[in-house]
Amino acid sequence: MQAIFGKRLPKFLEYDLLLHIECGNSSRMTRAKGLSAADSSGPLMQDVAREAGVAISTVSRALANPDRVNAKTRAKVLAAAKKLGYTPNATARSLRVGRSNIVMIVLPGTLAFGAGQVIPEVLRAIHQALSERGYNVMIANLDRDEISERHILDLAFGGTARGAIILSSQIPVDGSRSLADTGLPIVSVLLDLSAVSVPSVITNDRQVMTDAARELIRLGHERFLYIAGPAGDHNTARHGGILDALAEAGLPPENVVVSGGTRNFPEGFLIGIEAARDFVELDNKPTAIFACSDDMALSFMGRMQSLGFHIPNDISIVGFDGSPVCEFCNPPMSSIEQPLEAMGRAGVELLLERVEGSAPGAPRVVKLPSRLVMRGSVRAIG
Amino acid sequence: MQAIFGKRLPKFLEYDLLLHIECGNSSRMTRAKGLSAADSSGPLMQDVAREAGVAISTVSRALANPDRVNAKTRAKVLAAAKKLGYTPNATARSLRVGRSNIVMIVLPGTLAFGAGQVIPEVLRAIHQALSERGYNVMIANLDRDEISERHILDLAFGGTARGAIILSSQIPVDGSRSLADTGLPIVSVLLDLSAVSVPSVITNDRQVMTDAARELIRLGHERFLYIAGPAGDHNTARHGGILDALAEAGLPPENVVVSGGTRNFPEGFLIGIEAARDFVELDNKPTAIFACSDDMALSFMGRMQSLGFHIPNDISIVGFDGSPVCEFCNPPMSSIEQPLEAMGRAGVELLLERVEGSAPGAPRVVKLPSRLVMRGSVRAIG
DNA sequence: TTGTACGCGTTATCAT
DNA sequence: ATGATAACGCGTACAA
Repeated sequence: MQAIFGKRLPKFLEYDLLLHIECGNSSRMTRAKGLSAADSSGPLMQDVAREAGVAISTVSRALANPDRVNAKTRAKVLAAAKKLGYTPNATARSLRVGRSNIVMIVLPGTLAFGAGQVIPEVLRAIHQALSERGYNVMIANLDRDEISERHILDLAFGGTARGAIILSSQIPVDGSRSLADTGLPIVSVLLDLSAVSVPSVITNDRQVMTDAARELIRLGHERFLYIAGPAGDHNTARHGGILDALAEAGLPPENVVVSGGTRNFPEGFLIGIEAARDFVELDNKPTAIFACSDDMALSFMGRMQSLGFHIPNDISIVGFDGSPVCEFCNPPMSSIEQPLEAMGRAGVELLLERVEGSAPGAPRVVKLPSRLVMRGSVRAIG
Repeated sequence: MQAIFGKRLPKFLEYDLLLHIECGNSSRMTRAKGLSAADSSGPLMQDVAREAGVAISTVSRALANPDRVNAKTRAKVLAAAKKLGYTPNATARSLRVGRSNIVMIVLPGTLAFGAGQVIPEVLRAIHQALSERGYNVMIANLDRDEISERHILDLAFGGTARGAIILSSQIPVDGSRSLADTGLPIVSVLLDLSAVSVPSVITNDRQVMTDAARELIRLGHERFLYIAGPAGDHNTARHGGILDALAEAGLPPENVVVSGGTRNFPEGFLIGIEAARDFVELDNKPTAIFACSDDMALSFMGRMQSLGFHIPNDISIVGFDGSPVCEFCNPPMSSIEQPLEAMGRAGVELLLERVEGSAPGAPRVVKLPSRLVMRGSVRAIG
């Protein structure tokens, strides 16, 4: 059994497969009668044991350590389990073994906003990866208030969670308790938390922004507007990337003017509108715009178009995030696409290395490359 | 205590508040030593009991039933708990009381796609409502394959989940097991599953579509294109709503031509592109378009614009979902906005009525009103 | 009002 | 290879 799936498959997954693989039609349309449990819960190990005519401990072994019981006995047990429609009680198992198979995902206050799918997409990837490895996913802190933070810490300190993945958020704190103080394995995705010793999966914001700016410079652009998000790593890196490209091309840093910088990402559309207002008041107008998110880029474009500007003839625009809608705008919006799926999976890998205890000198920061997707919102000038 | 928060607050929430409210700086930066547990888990009830000089059962009572213990004793216990940084073990509690405080949310395969935020937004609302009521949220089935369905059913049959909310999905089935066969309280949100006895929270698709079509007819439109989603309730209702308005106005049903109808929602953008292709081949062109989702409406608009059509002068467009990006397109996209927040909260109410056992003749279907938001993509003709 | 003792469903240890 | 039994952390009769 183990040989088939390899040594690295968690116990509960084999367990699960054993119970349901090649499962014929067992009659479980209605709950079986005469079981040990008085209430409405399903059959127990004890019921399976009685049905199979073995001891309860043998049932446990047959399910969890199949190779440690006689093949014939194992068959009997599995048949009985199937017949009764037995499903193991994960709560009892967790209590007994001292650890759960629940991973907590800490989400930012606004799960989704604007046109981007960054958080939902990473969440999906994480869920899928964890699910394949036999873990369950609990979500927390969709709203960052006191009660939410307490919930998170209760989950962590109370032993409910086996590990935590933080998506684009700071470490939860409640009074004197901090998630960092738990022995709980933690990994951050999207935001670099390595400064506080949390392994992180991030993307190469600065580098890809340099690449993008370099490309626009190659196309003849020399003056830029950068629509900024909130102060922080992302903004610093993305803005810095443009500056790097300017320096590389021998252009002065003044050639990139900045709009925004105070509002947070969920207000991206508003930031774009405000940037449009800023733009029309500029004397020496930039020919190309970089935005810190697609929301900003899209609302900027919409507003400029309604003001009579033509995109890309008058202005070239590049967004950030790779939102699906970019491809279908008019003109299609160029954007920098993050490897969300890969980042999610990498986060899970990083976490499970720690959870399953085989993380010696593993890298503390995994940096995955984003890429510029050029579309109709950009044109060469000259 | 109870009087303050009202009778309806669940036990574990009071419990929680008791422990952390007005919580001064207790020294829990490093894990306390000399505790009963040998391993790395935190302090136990037994530790609190020893610290407070009372029996373990008194600690349990002081935390779960504060009014059933002497005020002085309670103070001692709470002080001890705070000092040690005690956090109750939810797993043990669940096992003991025979039910968990975990609600499972069954999500459709694609959590998010296109520009809409329907699922993420409902999920957020549900999470928040459940969190306030003291429940934790586990997510399942982001991808609808065999292994996911099995996970869901294990969660349900294994007693991990206390209830389930199904978002825009069918009831999970695995071999002979079905989620419907569990005693587990289930509620559906977005999709009407009342036909299979699952209480559902839906919106008035057909009615709001009639309202919208009536409005466009009032503006002078007489011929429509309906861009269809996959066959199913949503599509039937939304298409039907247009037909109702036509009949009401004495216009023949042929006045609405249909495009699409085979692809699923995640392919919305593609559907819109295909609809644009269909549109240009039509002889007697409609003047207004209704789409089954904003994705379809947006990509249709983008394609038509790139073909030289002017929106809204040549064609009026109305989407469905109320995606945030609609407001910031050029022109801004009219859309039918669903009450996602309210639907999420209603789903939680419906579920908790069942979970907490006070659901006698509660309505099996809650229908919440959507509303048409008119924007620049529509104009009057004449 | 407080303490004692048992049980929730499972796994692990120890005999056999 | 299998069976009896203790223990995981907590809640709750029941007794005091």
